[in-house]
Amino acid sequence: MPSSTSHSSPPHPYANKQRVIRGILRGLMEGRWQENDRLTEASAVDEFGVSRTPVREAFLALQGLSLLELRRNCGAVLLPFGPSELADLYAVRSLLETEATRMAATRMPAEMVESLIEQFIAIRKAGEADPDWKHDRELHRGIASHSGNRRLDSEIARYGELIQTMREIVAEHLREIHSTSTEQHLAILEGLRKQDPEKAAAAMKAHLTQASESAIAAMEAMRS
Amino acid sequence: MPSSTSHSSPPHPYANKQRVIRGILRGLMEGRWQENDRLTEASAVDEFGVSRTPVREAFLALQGLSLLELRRNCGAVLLPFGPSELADLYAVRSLLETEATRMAATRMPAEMVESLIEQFIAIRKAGEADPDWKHDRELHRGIASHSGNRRLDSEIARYGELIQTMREIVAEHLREIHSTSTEQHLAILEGLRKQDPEKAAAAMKAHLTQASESAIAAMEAMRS
DNA sequence: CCCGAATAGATTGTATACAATTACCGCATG
DNA sequence: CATGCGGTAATTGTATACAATCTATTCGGG
Repeated sequence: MPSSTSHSSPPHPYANKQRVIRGILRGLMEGRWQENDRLTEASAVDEFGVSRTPVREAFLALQGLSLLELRRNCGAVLLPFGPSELADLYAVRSLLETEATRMAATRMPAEMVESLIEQFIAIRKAGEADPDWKHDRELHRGIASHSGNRRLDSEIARYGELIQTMREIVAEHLREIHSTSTEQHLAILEGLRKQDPEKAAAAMKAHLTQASESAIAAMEAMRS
Repeated sequence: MPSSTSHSSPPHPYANKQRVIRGILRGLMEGRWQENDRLTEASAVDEFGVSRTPVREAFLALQGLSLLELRRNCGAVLLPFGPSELADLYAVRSLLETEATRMAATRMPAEMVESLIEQFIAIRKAGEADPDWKHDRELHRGIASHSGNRRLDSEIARYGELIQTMREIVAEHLREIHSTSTEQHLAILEGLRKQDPEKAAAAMKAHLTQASESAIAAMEAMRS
């Protein structure tokens, strides 16, 4: 098995595009660029050692996430992405997921809620680990997918993927695992079990408020 | 001056990519494809008479909008986009813009509100035309950009661009202009002038509810 | 007749080439 | 000194070529 690169050797689909996306996202999180700094396609080609095609697609993807702004013949303007912008991001995420939770409270199958509760109990008994955020992801994914609004679901998934990538980048810097306190998940699950939209939604909102603070702290730790 | 193509001859930036995006979006709105129909890059190249690069970028952009799903070596799966999905889309838009209105109510400069009110009065006096949705766009844009959350603003802009493109496609089919009843704009503006977040937000929500019904009706008229 | 493996074709991911457009820099001129 | 103008080089939009991967069909065996 040839280990072509350092850590992402298996030839995944979109491997080169993903490398560029993650590299730029990492730079943004590190605060590598100043306001109005520009990054040209050619310089990204040089830096990441790939051709222009994946660079271009990465630029477009990042533009779609409002992380940079493409200007014709001027290069990509890197938008600021510090703690303040992270707070904004989590505020939008909270808006979307809180509403999804409200909608899912009366739509989610009881068996799925029970399954998530069992999973939660197992994790807590094992010593509250969840280093890969597996339970967290399944909870958020399960709620969004049962909101009854596919577009709301896809928007939440969009943010979930971005946040997951950011978590992985943070994990490369901070070797210590900093998973969420899963206790808040239980409050959400109780609201879902009772089919109480407002209780579940409030619990989700509180959960995401703490998640936002945690993420901001992680970014600041990363930047120090 | 060589008129290269039929109707969009001026060499705009991203002209080819935009042509593909609009062509596919039009097809989706017309209900041209069945569930799980697939569209390959090569067939799009043939249909739109452009190379693979703009086709690819259009596909990626549409995937980012959750209008199709890319599968490796399988072609793009066209997702359903009928009245139901349009309602979902407007529900998400309403969620975003209602919150933005709530936030902007205490942040928007009074002079901007006054300016929009004057614009509104001028339009109403002239016979409630606004065929290009200019006032509508400026109102929504002004509110979102003063929400105090740049990411919320950019998400709203994302939906605004999609909806604007859809309006233009509808306009190509239905020659009769069907602009919104601008009366609801006044209720929003009054809420903003009083810096009353809940009133402004409620008015925005009502406005978007009607806009949703109007858009669904337009789509059904287009499909008939 | 049903099922699995091999092969051929199709499809995408990536690399590169070309052309149109534009930003940047220097200079002339009012 | 400000300002408009030209030319050059950089940058992007688009087209095309190549290779890896996957799908589907076909052929052989049970």
